[in-house]
Amino acid sequence: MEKSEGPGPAVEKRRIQILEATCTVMRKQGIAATRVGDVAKCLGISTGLVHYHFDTKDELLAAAFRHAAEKELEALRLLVNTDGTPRELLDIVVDNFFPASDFPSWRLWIEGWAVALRSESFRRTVMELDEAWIEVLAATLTDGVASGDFACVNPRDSAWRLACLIEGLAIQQVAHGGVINDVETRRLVADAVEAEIG
Amino acid sequence: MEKSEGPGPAVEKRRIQILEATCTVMRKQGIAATRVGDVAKCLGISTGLVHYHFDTKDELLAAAFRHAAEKELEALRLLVNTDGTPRELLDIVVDNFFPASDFPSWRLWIEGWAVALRSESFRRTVMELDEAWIEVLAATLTDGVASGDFACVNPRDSAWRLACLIEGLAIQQVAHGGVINDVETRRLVADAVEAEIG
DNA sequence: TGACGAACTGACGGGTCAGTCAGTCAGTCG
DNA sequence: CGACTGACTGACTGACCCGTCAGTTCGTCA
Repeated sequence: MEKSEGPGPAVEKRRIQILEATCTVMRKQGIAATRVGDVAKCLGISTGLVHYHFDTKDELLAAAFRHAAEKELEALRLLVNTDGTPRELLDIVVDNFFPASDFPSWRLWIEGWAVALRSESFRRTVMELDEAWIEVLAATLTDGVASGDFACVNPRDSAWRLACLIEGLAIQQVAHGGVINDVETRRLVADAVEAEIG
Repeated sequence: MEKSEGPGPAVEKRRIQILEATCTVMRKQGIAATRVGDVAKCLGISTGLVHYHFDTKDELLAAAFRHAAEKELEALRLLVNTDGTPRELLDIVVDNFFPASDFPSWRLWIEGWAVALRSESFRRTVMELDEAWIEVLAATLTDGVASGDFACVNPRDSAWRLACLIEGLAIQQVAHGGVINDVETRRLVADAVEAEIG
């Protein structure tokens, strides 16, 4: 009897396989238009098997969204964990945040915010991950202030403002289909960054 | 034969009645969960009648969204068309933009952006209205610069930055269910406004 | 008065899709 | 070897909901 150690590695592997297939479908079709059948077809398995691992569709979608967001966040943390001047690190964070850097992810987030309005599990996930994201930016700014490179009055406030600005610009650019172009967006963000770090 | 003058006033009245009922339902249940049957029930009419005036559900939703947004925009324009110092007018615009001022509308917009990712008619509507909104802000800033009250380097850029900042904050506050509170949000916006017109 | 058409009804067809369930199959343990 | 279990299948059901359509009502015009 070695049951107490939870699900075996095979089961966990299958779960992750399903989560990543769900992400693929969500990116392609959008969260709202993702069907359990599409996920199953994507892996060549039955819909029954998807439900064997995830009780409801909502649970599946929320878990897949979290999975994708956590992977991205981890990648960002790795990028920031290198040596470099505060200015270089800040540029890395901002670039990674940036709409142009990964359109599909922004599309996912925009839909995520909308779903979060009605789904408790999505709300928690979106909230946690969004805050963690801003936290990375805040830490970068705080470090820069400590080392004397930046002159923010309040690094936390600056982080929130920059993050929200970029999110707003992402909407203008992604949802609207490019009213303002990439160059303009970059300039707006760059100016705001300069203004914040003085 | 006086057919060439388009639909009579009775038909137009009914159309608007249906549009406003649709807005009510969309605000309560969200765009994605709005059914034609709900709209009909809301007015005590049949679903057939809804389809008599609007061919498809998509057309109905897009028209209702546009109707709501145009009414709000018109209200803002009226507010701004009063006498007042540039500073007073700016405060009016920013206050009206503000998350706290009307939560249900922000919820509608957040969903609108998400729907716009997949629906061409929504994309156009959301884009037009969003731009018109920013245009009001830009005009206010430009007037202030002309009169010497504000010192924006580039009023248009400032308008975009402020608008996007507020949209981002709206998401944090509305979709996340109040991670950052109202006071904090107002302070962040106020600081940004000062920095822009400083 | 009677013909006509616009506004409107409500039942229904048809398609979609989440979740279920009886049953298969391979591997494991005693 | 035979009992048992856990992963998996695929057909099925029950609910939902959009859009249609035959038929009704009512005002208007000839």
